[in-house]
Amino acid sequence: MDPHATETDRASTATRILDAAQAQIQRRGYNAVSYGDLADALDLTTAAVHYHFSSKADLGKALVARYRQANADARAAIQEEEETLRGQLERYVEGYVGILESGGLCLCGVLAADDETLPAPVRREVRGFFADQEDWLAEIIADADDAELAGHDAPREVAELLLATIEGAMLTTRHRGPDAYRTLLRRFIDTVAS
Amino acid sequence: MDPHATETDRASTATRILDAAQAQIQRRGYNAVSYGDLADALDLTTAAVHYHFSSKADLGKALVARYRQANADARAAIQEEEETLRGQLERYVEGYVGILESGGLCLCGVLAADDETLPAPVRREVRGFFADQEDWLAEIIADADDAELAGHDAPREVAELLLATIEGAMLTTRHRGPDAYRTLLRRFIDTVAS
DNA sequence: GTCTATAAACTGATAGAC
DNA sequence: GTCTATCAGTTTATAGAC
Repeated sequence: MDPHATETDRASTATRILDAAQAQIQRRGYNAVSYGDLADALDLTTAAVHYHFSSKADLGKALVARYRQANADARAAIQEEEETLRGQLERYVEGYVGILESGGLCLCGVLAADDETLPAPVRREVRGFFADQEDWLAEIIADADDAELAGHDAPREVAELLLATIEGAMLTTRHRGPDAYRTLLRRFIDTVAS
Repeated sequence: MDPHATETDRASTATRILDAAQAQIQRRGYNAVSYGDLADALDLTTAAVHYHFSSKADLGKALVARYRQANADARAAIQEEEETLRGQLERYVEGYVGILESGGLCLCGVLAADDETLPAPVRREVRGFFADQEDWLAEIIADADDAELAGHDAPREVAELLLATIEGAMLTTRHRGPDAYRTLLRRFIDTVAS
């Protein structure tokens, strides 16, 4: 690898296409982002984008799969490094703030709104993402010390409620900045963990 | 008016266009619904649709304004007919179930996901809708008997949290049917009203 | 109020040269 | 791996007849 290459140069074109697609879809929705938009953003032609992702279904599926994997890695790090349930939940919730700061929403929240227009493989990935979150949240809530739990007997329901709150808060507070989101989620966590 | 006209005949074309646009946008998102789609659904031409709504911004603005008004009427009826905070919240939450049953999301939830692509007048209406909900919810929570409240001192924050939960629960449970939504919201209300 | 006809731009996608 | 060139289909919108 060329040691003089810039950070941007080092990323493969396929990765740069995924980066641009993610940024634009999170801000504008799936159906408002075209091959032309991505080509323009990267100074390529639409044919070059098609070389890397032969169809939009292909691109969408690869995009959500990558998002899911990055998210799984982040969750693993949280579980390893945070000892208390409160610490884990706070870091998990904070993980979405960067998205809001760049003007977008959770990729899968946006795609869920476009659900009926998604190619089937993309829809499957989106549902898989939600299932991932609910499974993991239910697990860390169930595993928490009794002393830390605010009397919750149904980890799965609390997990689903937290995921819904995160996705909904991003939607309803996106025009007010990240602090509005933080305030809502802090209040939620207060009702779950001591 | 022709006394033999059917229910559908009686509705003006403008109203039928708004009905079709609302149904389709709630299922597919703003940018996946075209004049051609609406014309097809109503057996009209795109030119006829343009006669009633000269631009898509026009149509979108009229659509959200009507949605806001219908919602305001529903809230007024709830406030008049339900005596307890719990009764008011349960009926408010239940008001969104019909949307889920027809396969869609809250119109303004969908539009908020497409935020950056919306014509400015439409975006204003969408934010107005969210403000309407938060104002009203904060008011009924603040007005509730102390005996009924589960120790909440910040009506506004609880109102924002409820709205976020509703919008988010619709997004994350849409593929699981209305009962998944109901279960989540029941649990939320239990934490607010006795 | 609805139609036919049309425009100009954009969409996802392909063929073949370099 | 990227380009030029091109396709058929769609999108928002307008002009003018009925």
